[in-house]
Amino acid sequence: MKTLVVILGPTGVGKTDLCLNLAVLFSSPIISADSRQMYADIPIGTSAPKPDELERVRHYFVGNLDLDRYYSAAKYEEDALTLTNTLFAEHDILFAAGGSMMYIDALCYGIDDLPTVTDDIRQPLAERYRNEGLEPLLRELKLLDPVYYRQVDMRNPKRVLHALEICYMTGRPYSELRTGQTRQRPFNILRIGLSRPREELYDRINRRVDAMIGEGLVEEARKVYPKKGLNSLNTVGYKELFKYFDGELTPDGQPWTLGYAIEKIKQNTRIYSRKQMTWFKRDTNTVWFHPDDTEAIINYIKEKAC
RNA sequence: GGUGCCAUAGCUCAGUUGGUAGAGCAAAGGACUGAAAAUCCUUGUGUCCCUAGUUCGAUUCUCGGUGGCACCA
Repeated sequence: MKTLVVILGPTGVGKTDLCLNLAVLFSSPIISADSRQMYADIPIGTSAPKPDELERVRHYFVGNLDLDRYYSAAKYEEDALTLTNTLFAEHDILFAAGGSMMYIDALCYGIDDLPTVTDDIRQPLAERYRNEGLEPLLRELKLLDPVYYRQVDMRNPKRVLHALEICYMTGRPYSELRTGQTRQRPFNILRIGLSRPREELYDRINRRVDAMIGEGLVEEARKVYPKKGLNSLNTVGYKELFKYFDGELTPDGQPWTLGYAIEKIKQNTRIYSRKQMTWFKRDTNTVWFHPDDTEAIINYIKEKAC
């Protein structure tokens, strides 16, 4: 039986290092599940695997997208599934590693079948939100999809807008298309969670941000700065540096300094890591390990997958 | 050394005409189905610097002390 070993956990916990060792040991390639490492031109700020690491083990979905390319969890599900199909012809075990919560769940459990929203639907709605605010759009959602209207987080513009987009796209209520069903995969899935005590994780995050700066994150951000409006760059590490470049004011009314931006990057990375843990903890199919506990992890994989 | 101002939540501060207090930021918890490193929600007990006094009652008023800042010497 074929097995997909999914290595997940918060940012900075040590997924890349561990997975590299496992991939070598089990002679498997690595399927990245990271929504930002997929983009080319931002390897430093996203802690993408280094060139020598990419050489040691074959990686997929790293640096393969242009920054202006639209991508999504659903697209990832499709692409990753196609890929596993091909790779399982030659491997019994495959490794997937990443921290993008929704991408991982899309790969493991699937995501509902919805059309990709086109610009001619998205733009006018986005503009109405900018001009009129959320209220009129909520009223509209109430008419078009009363069921989802009752469930939706009414203060979250993204949720409200997306529901309307789907209603207009399909001519049907969004709630009708939300089945929430889990898809069966033609392979076993072993979910391995990596975690560390919070202090340890925070310390690693803080030091990793300093290391990124040393590797040239500021220059990397400056190079992509002209494209700062793109979603791919609405990313921790870049958005803070853009504010520094723009001379944004702190709550004290002072312009952001580089040091302030670096502190903000650390802080937002820490917050992000907590958010990841909140999401990952919910899934009871995940077995958790400390990343240094390599032997236990290897034994667990051997026991379950070989 | 003198005079004035300040001392309240981890930080910056507001406030209580005397009835033990609240914002922003930080921090923590949570939600999450096609932009997800996104987007959104919830959570505020702290010797109100210390001592004494006035008072039924002081963080609030008074005296003194300590620390900080400013100005004058």
